[in-house]
Amino acid sequence: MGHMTTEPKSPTARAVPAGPSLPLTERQEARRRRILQATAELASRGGFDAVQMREVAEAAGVALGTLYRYFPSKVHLLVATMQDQLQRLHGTLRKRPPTDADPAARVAQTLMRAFRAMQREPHLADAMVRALTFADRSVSAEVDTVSRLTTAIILDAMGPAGPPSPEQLSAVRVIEHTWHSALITWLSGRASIAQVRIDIETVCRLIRLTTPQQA
Amino acid sequence: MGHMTTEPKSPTARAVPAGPSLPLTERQEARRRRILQATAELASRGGFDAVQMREVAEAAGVALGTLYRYFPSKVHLLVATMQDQLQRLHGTLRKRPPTDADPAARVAQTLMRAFRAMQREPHLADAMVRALTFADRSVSAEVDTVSRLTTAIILDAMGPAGPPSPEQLSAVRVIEHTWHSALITWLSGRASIAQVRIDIETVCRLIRLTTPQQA
DNA sequence: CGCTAATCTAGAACAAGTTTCAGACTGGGT
DNA sequence: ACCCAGTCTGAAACTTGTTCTAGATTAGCG
Repeated sequence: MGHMTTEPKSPTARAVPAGPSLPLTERQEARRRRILQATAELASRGGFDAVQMREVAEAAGVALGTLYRYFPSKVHLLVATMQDQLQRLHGTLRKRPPTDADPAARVAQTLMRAFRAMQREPHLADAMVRALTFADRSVSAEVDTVSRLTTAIILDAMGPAGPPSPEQLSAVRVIEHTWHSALITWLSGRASIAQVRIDIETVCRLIRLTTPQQA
Repeated sequence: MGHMTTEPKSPTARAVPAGPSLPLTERQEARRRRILQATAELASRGGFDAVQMREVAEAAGVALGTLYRYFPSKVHLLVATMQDQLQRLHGTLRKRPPTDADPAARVAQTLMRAFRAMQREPHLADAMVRALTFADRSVSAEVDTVSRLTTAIILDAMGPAGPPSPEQLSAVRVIEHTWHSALITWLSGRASIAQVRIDIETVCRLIRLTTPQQA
C-alpha cells in the first residue's frame, strides 16, 4: 500500500470529530482505525492506566498531536473505543438474538451475554467503563451516543414491539443505570459476578411491570 | 489555641488511614478536619478539577507530603469527603424522616431530598461522585464504606422493619446503582432534574415488588 | 532534661495528560 | 508546474497528581 490517496484540506477547519457527517479520506479513516485498535490493545493489556497517549500514538504510528486532533482527550478516545466495541457487540447480538419468551428474561440474557464479553477482556472493560463514567460535559455528546447504542441493544432484546411507551423507556433507562453501575462495582472488585447477575435480573423485573400483557 | 497537645509516634509505622480504629491525636484530628474542609470548599467552587492537591494542602495549612500521608490519593481524599458529607446528610434525614405511608414513596422522597442537597452544591457533588465512580481497587474499602452508608440511608427510609430480606437487599442495591448513575448523567448534563426524579421513582417501584404487604 | 522514633515541612523530582510550535507534506485549484 | 490551505510530524513545554529527600518538630519515655 505505497501510493497516494486524497486528503482534503478541511471540513470545518478545526478538528476531526467522530461524526459520520465528515467524509474522512481513506488515509484518515485508516489512521482513526489504527488509533482505535492500538487503544483497544493497550487497554486489554493493562486497563485505563495502560492507555498512555504517547504509547497509543506510537503504536498507531501517528504523532501525538495528530492523536489529539482525532480524539481531543484520553476520555474521548476511550469513549470512542467503547462505541466501536458496542457496535461490534450489537452486530453479534443481532445474529443470535435471545430466545426466551419473556421480554424481561431476554433483556437479562442479553446483558449477561454482554457481561461475559466484558469478562473475557476485563482490562479493556475497565478502561472503557471508567472513561465513560469519568467523562465530563465536554464528552457528553459522545457518551450520549454510547447511551443510545446501549438503549438500542436493550430495546432489541425486548422484542419487535413498535414504539416503546414512556414507561418502558424509563425502565430501560433504569436498566442502563444498573448495568453501568453494577459493572463498575464488579470491575473495582466490590461485587461478584453472581451479584451482578442478581442485580441485572432484579432490575429486569421492571420490564414486567410495564408489559403485563405479552404480544 | 496555642499550646501543646500529644502526638504519638506511630500506630502502625505506616500511614494515617481513616479507620476510627487508630486513635488520632487532637492535632491530627484537627489537621484531618482542616483538610476535608478545604477539600469541600475547593470542590464547591469548581468541582473535581478545582480540587488540586497543592491547593488543598496550602488551604489546609499542611505540607503536600502530609496531605498524602492522610489521604493516599486525590480519589481517596474525595471519597473521604463524600463519607463526611453523607454522614452529615444521614444525621439531617434522621431528624425529619419522610412521612409517606408507602415505603417505596418514602425511599423516593429521601433520595429526592438528597438530590436537592446535591443541587445546592453541584460542583461538590460532581467532585465526589466522579471520584467515587473513578475509584479503582485501591480505594474499594473506602468506597464500600460510602456504599454501606447509602444503604443504611435507604433502609432507614424503607421503615422500621427488622432484618431486610435478600430480595429487598437486591432491590436496595439496584436503587443505589440507579441513584449513582442517574446522578452522573445529571452532573454531566445528559439528563434533566425531572428525568432523574422519574428514574428514581421508577426504580423505587421495585420495593413494592418485595413488600406487597404493609406493616 | 535528654533520647529516639515518628511526624511534619519545604521543596525538588518524576510521570503522564495536554498544549504549542516550527517545519515538512499533501492535494486540489489555477 | 505552482500556490495555498490544511494536515501531519517531532519535539519541547506546561500542568497537575504523585513520590522522594533532608532537615526541623513533636511526643512518649526514662
